[in-house]
Amino acid sequence: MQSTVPHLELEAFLPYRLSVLTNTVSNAIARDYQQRFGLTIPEWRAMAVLGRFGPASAGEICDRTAMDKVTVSRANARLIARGLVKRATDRTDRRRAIVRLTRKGRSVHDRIVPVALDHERRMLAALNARECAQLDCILGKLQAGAGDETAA
Amino acid sequence: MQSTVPHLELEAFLPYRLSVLTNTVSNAIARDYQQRFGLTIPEWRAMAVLGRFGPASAGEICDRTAMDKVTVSRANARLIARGLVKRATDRTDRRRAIVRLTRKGRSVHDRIVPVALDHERRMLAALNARECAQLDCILGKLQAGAGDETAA
DNA sequence: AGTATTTCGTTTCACTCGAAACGATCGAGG
DNA sequence: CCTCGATCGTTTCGAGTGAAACGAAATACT
Repeated sequence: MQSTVPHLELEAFLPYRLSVLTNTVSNAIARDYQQRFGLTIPEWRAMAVLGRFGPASAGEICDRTAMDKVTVSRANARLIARGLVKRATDRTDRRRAIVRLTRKGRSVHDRIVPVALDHERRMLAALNARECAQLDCILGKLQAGAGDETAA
Repeated sequence: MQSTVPHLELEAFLPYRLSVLTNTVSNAIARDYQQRFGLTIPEWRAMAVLGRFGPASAGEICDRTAMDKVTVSRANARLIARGLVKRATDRTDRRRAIVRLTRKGRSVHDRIVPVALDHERRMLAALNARECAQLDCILGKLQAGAGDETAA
């Protein structure tokens, strides 16, 4: 009898499933933000940070969004060009540029927040309360473990 | 008293957490496959399908991997150039090109499978058996729901 | 003070991605 | 037969990504 042919069941392979699910979700959200507000996900993430924590430097936005500094730099440039955000050089460190929402930016931000929460709500509608709690717990552990792997 | 300022807690927002986790995992795996085997993830996914189901057309690979046809086309082109798969025009439909692993491709495939499973194993090491089962169940429900959303 | 090193953010460059256009082939309907 | 529309897969093109190089400014070192 021939030895078993090794193979991988892609549709049961966790990294693959995660990737497919994330792409499905992210693409749907990105399309929505683009159509409704003309914003990309990096742009919206930057605005979300400014909306929650107030004025911040590009580096702080990087830290809080886990986005690359190049991505943040471009997101800020486009937000400035659209008048949603304004930049001011930091008085105490002229390398830094502190960025803050304009009134217009704040208004857009406030309109997006419920849209974002609604996406999340619709997504979680597939789960009951216990499963939501389990997912929260499991994602935390996976991310913690994944972070360690990268470092090691 | 001022009305509450709306804001979104990015680090608790499910689509964001999924995206960060997936990027962490996918980037780590992609780097590993690239260094060890010179393969991208699309290339490896195509090989995984051929290794499991045998010869297939590009369209079948698309269906089984949830990848775009452009991505599959390019993956196949590179696999052919490297001699890991070979292409033959389908006798009954000359639009189709049936693709199969070469002996060399099979050998590479068989070496990657345990590497892939090991990535998954290390990832799941952060969870206990019950959590693994919960995750499996939850991912299935989320993907099913996400698929519906897209269609609707 | 004066030079070297580090840090902040932008720009450049090479790469990936997928929508749309495309050529080739097949099947259906005159 | 012979169009016409559909399907298979490739190519093109515009947009996004991140590593690396970069200029400017701050900090460390002598």
